[in-house]
Amino acid sequence: MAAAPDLRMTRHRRCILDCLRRSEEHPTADQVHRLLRRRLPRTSLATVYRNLELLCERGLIRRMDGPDGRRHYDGDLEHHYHVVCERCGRVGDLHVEPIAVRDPRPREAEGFEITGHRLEFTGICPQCKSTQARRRSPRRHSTKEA
Amino acid sequence: MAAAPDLRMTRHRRCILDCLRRSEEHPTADQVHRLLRRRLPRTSLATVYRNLELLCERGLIRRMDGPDGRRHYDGDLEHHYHVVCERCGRVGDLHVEPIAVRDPRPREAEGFEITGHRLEFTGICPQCKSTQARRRSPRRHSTKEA
DNA sequence: GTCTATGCAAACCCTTTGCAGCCAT
DNA sequence: ATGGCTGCAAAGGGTTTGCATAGAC
Repeated sequence: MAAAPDLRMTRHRRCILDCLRRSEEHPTADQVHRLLRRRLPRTSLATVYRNLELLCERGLIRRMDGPDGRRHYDGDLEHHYHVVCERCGRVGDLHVEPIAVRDPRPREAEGFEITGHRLEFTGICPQCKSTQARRRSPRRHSTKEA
Repeated sequence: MAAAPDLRMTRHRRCILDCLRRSEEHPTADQVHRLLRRRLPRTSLATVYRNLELLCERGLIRRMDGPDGRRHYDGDLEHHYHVVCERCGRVGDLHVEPIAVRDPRPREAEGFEITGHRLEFTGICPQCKSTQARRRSPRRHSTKEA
């Protein structure tokens, strides 16, 4: 795969990319760390963070800020939307056609220069639908159940 | 104003609501804290957090998770969109007509039950446009310049 | 008077950073 | 060999919590 200038394709790097690409979830740094350790047991969390950041900068993965205050990472670069579970925070992909959104006109923009928009959906994930799981705190606490 | 059941309208509470309603910005807990202290100097940050959370639950204010990893609060309950400055993270309001968004159909939703969506705009705020401010780290670090 | 709200400080959690040694090129 | 990578541990920054006291009802 196309390595960017002065970005060595180390085992960790390759492995992180691999994890993200084959993952259906949108793992947090911590989850990537756990996955990575199955193959490279001595990997430190700092390495994971550093690599995720680098891969983002190079445009090899995408980052999203979840409402739970943690960042999630996505190895799928094709256009798609995200749907976030209101109960557990799980993130799903929606591969649908781009949805047209009319950006506000300059005179509506309160002095801002509009450059784009972010659209994401909210919903209830399959797991929560079936388990009738109790609502969980919107931020932090208990990642155990994931 | 309509107080919710078992929610005492303390001075702090009233004052926080007032700050948020008259603020054009979308302050973080820390910023609310600073504002509050002008009137109630011994207010602790914990109190601010607890009240912001309560007021959100009661639907008296709105919360938004900024890309900087901090939560912003909004006292304006009327329909409006937000525009986030790509450079400094400042949040502006866009009081425009609701924009139609076609939600994905169930069969496109990957098992999720779609309940709604969030649409927000990105842009460059007036201050950053004029000052040509250097891009700042997308998360954390240096609130000083605000 | 009762029961919630507050202040203070410590705990928590996610993320970043400093540094000495390792490894891809 | 060399300059970027890694592990480890500690620091940072936002948010939450425990507990004794103050305050709303």
